[in-house]
Amino acid sequence: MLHEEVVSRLRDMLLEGEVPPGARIPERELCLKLKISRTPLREALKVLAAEGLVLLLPNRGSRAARLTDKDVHDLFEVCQGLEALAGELACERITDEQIKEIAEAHHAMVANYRDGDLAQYYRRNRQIHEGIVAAACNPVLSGLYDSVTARIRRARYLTPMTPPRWAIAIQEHDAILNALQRRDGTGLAHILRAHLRHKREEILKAGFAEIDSVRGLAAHENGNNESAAGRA
Amino acid sequence: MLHEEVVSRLRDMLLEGEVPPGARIPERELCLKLKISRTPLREALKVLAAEGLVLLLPNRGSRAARLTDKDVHDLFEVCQGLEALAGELACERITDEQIKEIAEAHHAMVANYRDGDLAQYYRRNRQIHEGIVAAACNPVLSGLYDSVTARIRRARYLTPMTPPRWAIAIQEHDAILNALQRRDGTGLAHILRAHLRHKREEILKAGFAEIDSVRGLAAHENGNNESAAGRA
DNA sequence: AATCCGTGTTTTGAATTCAAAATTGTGAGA
DNA sequence: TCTCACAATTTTGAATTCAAAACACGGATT
Repeated sequence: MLHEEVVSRLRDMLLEGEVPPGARIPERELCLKLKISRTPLREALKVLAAEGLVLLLPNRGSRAARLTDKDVHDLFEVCQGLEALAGELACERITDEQIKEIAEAHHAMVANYRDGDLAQYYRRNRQIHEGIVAAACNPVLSGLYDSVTARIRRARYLTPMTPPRWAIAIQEHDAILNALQRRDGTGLAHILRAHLRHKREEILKAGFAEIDSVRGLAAHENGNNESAAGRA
Repeated sequence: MLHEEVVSRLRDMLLEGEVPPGARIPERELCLKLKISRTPLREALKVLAAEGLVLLLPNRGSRAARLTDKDVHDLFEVCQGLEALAGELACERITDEQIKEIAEAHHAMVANYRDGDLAQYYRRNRQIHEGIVAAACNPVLSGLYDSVTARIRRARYLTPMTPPRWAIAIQEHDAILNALQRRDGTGLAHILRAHLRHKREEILKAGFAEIDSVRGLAAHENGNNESAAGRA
């Protein structure tokens, strides 16, 4: 297995909550599961620590990072800036073909909304946001966006949405698609920022950090990874 | 030596050009110089590779990253976005004390300009930009800013400035301080963006990437790290 | 009963070792 | 002379090993 593979495999495990937030990272177990020795595993952990997904405690191992409310706040703030920038650039650079793809994802997402299919809705939603970033044609931006969104992914997609919030999100996405089709960079930047600001407010109001934190603690205290999350 | 120390020591060496862009990274040498074994060195290299400062070639070692014009373009584009965001946030959160500090750095910088002291000028300049980012009170933003500015540091501070450009830069910095003192976030964001856009144009016009690339190649081809840079 | 102390165990961090891959150097043949 | 092939050497990537640090458990002491 290649270094980058180990990193992304491990990153996925963290994002999936296979190792819950705050839980100690079981080096030994992971070595067996990934069939690698400690050396490449630890290399990957250092990389993930630099990304902010893992907490490195000198001489006492590493833990899956846990987000505080402040972290969520700050990450969303930066995410707003990155998506706003992406929106502006996308309007300058996006092809008609790419707009068509995003429009299709948008309509599919609206259908998911009508069906009340949250999982599919989130999938399409993510596809749209990522499409806009990709259309900015800036790999540096894409990279930072990936790393920031990775850290808030759990907050973003695990927090349940209230029906009124969902309705508003749909309206906002209408405006997003509209601005994109008009190639109104400034307008798109503004609506994206507002959209994410609202999402953030929703998440912080729901007390995500506390929920996630408790889940992590529970899993930690009885040394159980899989089932504790459900039990907590 | 702690892991983070190795990373930042190594990062400094790359930024200083001690290992020139494009040059092979001499694992053995660095182990001796830092008095560590290959394991922690390689851990640091993977982290720096994730940061974009090091290029990892499977089975053929690692090289100091070399920036293309496109890289410089993209990095500055993102940097514009980050500083613009920082400027907006700073205007909401900065204390009078912090403004005073930045104002002092500004005036010192203007004095450096009058003296024609480019090195000191750049030092103050950086202090101002970093001060604005710090005033945004967002560690996530600071982190991304650090990593992006690290990658373009050589381009930013090694490219010589033409006298007219320098004069304009001073004007722009007047406007920056002014917006900050008025706590005009939107205005500050705009002027910062323009300021960095101009800087980028200057650098790309000067053909930084080619210059840096040649320097790296020369150092690579005769296996010499230190003296080649000066000789090229 | 609660706390402190000491011993044995586990875990961590880093050096070393080892196999595989790439690179270099040399000589044979065109 | 130039090119190709092949052996020797070096370098890489990862497993193993080893010392030091943290941890866990038990017994002694107050």
